[in-house]
Amino acid sequence: MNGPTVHDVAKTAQVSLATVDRVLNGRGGVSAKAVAKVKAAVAQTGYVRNLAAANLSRRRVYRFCFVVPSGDTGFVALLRAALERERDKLIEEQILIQITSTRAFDVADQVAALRQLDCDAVAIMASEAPEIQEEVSRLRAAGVRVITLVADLPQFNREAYVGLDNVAAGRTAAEFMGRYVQKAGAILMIAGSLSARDHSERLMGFRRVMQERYSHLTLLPAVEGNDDADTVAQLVTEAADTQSLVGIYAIGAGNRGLVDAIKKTGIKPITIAHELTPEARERLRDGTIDLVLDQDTSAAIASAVNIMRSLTEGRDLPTDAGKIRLNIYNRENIL
Amino acid sequence: MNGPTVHDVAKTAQVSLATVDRVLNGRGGVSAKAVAKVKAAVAQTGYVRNLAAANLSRRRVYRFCFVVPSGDTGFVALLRAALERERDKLIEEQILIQITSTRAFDVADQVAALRQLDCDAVAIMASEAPEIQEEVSRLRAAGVRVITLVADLPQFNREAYVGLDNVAAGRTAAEFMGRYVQKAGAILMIAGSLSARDHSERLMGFRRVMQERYSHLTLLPAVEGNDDADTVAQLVTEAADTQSLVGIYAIGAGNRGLVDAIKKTGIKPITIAHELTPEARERLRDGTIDLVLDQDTSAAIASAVNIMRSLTEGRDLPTDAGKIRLNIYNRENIL
DNA sequence: AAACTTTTGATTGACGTACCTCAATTCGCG
DNA sequence: CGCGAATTGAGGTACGTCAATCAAAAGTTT
Repeated sequence: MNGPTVHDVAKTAQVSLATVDRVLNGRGGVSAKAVAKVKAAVAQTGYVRNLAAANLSRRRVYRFCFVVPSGDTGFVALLRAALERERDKLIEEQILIQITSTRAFDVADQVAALRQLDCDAVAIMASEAPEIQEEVSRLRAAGVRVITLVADLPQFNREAYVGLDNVAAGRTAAEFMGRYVQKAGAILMIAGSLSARDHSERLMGFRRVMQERYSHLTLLPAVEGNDDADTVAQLVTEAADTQSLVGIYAIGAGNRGLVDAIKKTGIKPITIAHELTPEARERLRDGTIDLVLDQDTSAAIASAVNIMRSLTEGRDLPTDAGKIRLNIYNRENIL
Repeated sequence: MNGPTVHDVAKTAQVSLATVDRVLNGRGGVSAKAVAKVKAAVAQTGYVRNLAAANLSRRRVYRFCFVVPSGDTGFVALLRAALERERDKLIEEQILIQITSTRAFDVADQVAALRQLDCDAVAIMASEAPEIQEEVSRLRAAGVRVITLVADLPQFNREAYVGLDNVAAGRTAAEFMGRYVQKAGAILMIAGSLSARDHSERLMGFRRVMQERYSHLTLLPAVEGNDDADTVAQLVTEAADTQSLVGIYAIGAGNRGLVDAIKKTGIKPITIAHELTPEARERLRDGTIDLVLDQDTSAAIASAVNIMRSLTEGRDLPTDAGKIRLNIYNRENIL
């Protein structure tokens, strides 16, 4: 009834269990002939390793860290919530997740967080600073596998990136913007920070498609909202006063300010925002926001854990590892 | 270094291992006091069951079947490919996936397929016929857990449905259609079969939103393409000849015919289709199709397997089990 | 042929849980 | 108190793999 075991393989290969083990686990010291016999027996019996038994036997405990900015609103809140949900599931599989909070944009704090890590692999969502880059190098030298999360840091020697293709996200947003906007006018792009790589990449993609295919719309210079509602409100109000605003592409947080300004000025631009926060969900429903582009935090975390496990086990990654799907929501498909 | 085990729980609870086991696995015959002691000890020690050890010990082998229509093109091809990919991964976890092909729309063949099943749970994608419903009842009576895949059959006593919310999918399509279409005119809706529940649900959702919010567009009566390219081409050509066609909502397969007809008649309607087949991908790229709504086959299968496992283990399902996300693709976010 | 190196076999003990049996103890109740 | 019933304890076996050890066998070199 049950599948074949190593014993069956040994029997059909007519070698000892020890030899089968040596072949299967690449321990070396086996003649080519024996290797061939074992491989043939594996193929013949259809042997597949029992993962549960393997995990149990090697009693490996994975210790993974996630270093993410603190903050209890918007996207990071979603991320942390998903992280805690995943953690509970993963304990059963002997995967221990440690979550470390850092103050956003506080490089010293982030460096400190990285320095006191004690784990097999880290997923970091951090600023792009030389001090952090240096700390990452130190970690890598100490044998810790490092991947970046949500915002890539390509020049760091991270081993993988888990998150959106942000250029593609920006391009997608632009395509929808071009299709949705019905009359000529100006498009406002609000980023959280122009120096944040993910935001600038989205901007780049957005801008490029608008120029390629929707050049009848005027692109206003991109502005920085600093993920702050008041700043965002101010920027939107200003733009609405001086321009005929037909579209807003809101990257990053601070959408509350956006919504307030739209209400106050009485304009009705096509609004595309990022991240399906509870706030954004509400605005989709009432029509203030037309589209939300979202990266699935659960999927990102699951992918990050998989990659960290592969890396710690020394396996190499599939080329598409870490690619996170871009989820698109309009008022009709908010789950 | 390692986490606490049942032995640790027994020690801190000051009961025997047997009692801990009885509590943890709900075998009954334990006093309330002992239960409390064990639970407290679990909480205190932070004990979490080692899944690998549990699986190994109970040496449970899950045998799940997928009954899906044959056909090497379009959506079912995607589904089968995903199924085979997943299968290889799942063998390691002692989950055996058997894939049974049936001729689409051939009820007798599907009944025969169901009759010769031998497994713990089945996921079926089948026609809505009383004979099949009866066969499902027989399976359920024999202790086989049955779920429906992609197309729900609510009146069957299936235990779960894995797939899209097709009404919401239709509504979403309509929302995009209303936004994309710039001038007044007629919208053509092509279903594969009007008697297929998934198709009719999508139609219903689509129609409703068009009437609610985009009533300036004329909805032509829905037509049946029978997933056949020639039929679809014929229908599109006819509509284009008699109407000012500004939009096409293509549910189901046969998009090759759709594309041919669009090219031949020289019209340029907004086209929204379902399922990201290689063909659809190509048409998104060249602009013939404007949007594709897709259900992620891998996600659906993973979800189905999870649900089948939960069911066979007698656990109850979370309320949102089986909900599959609707993926939306335009020319910029095809992966 | 002796002295080696390399390859193989046989065996053993974990890993942590599930599940079973049998005896011992406690409990409830008349 | 004594009876049966309910509860508890002690102990064992099995799951399949990993990771050793040590001795035996085969192969190679001088």
